[in-house]
Amino acid sequence: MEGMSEEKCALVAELVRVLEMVRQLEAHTAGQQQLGGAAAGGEQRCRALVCTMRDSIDRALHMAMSCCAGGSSPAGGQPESPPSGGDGSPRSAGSDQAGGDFRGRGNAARQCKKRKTLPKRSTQVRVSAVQDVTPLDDGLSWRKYGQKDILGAKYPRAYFRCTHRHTQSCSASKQVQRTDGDPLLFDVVYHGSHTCAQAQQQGAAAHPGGSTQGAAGPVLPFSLPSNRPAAGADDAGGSRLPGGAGARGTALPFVSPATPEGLARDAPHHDAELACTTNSPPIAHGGDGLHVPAGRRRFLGGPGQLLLSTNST
DNA sequence: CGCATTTGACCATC
DNA sequence: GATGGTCAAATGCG
Repeated sequence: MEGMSEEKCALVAELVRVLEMVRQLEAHTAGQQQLGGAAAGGEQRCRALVCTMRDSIDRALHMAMSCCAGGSSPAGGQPESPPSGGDGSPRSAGSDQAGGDFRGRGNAARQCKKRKTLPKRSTQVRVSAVQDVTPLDDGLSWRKYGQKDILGAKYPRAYFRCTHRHTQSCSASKQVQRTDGDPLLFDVVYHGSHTCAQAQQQGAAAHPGGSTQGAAGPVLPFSLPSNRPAAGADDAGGSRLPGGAGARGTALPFVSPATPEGLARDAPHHDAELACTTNSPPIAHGGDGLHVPAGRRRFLGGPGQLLLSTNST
């Protein structure tokens, strides 16, 4: 623990730098918003800042990970942290298919167990508005595979995994959850790392023109109440209609704390709901960010202020 | 028509 | 015993 002081100092320094840059970026974006968003020069500057931020954050994360692996308190304060940061081998798609009769139910648990061996990174992303998910977009393909209410948490936790998980054995996954304290603050926990080709591209050079299907779209990690306040009465319950997408407007798994009237109030039915396809890590890349899934869901949220805060305690 | 999202249920771990 | 995490089926939208 004592040996960590140096690392901690470096980590703090990095984080401070990031915060500073973020502040600048924030000021810029704010200015752009006021001006109307027609500032090419500012955009370039922002991009450069984002680039540097990414670098710094990456280093900070590496340090944090080292600390975590060393036995120090986990970066995100998560109660459970993997003892070893060993990158678990990407589960072979064929291994679990052995039986082919388990419907995957039994496998689910196994996945869970395996996932814990993957390196974990936790970060927090703040959005400017409840529907603003720009900072959550990293250009990578994330597919939501579940959402669950967490005991003690006001908001549900969304589970994402790489879209190319099966095709490219990308074991990256992440959990996104709103902090009960700040509705605008998202707690993002990454498990594993992207090994898919898209991630490589993102890492090498930010390519905004991602045309890959389901490439990336800034979407909220949670399904917001599209409308129909009727079913709002019982949420925990069991009056949910079986049959996924169909029950969209019926169940209210996640009620935005801010309850932006303009958002869910009389929204027709396509504005209020913020589906989830991809979110993004705080590690902004050099790209512009806004990728829209080939032809998938619509998303809300325009470019807004972005504030990054990394867990330091 | 295809793909992504949503929800319920199941299983493992603590 | 309780909670968290993941999968599969169904449905809707582009």
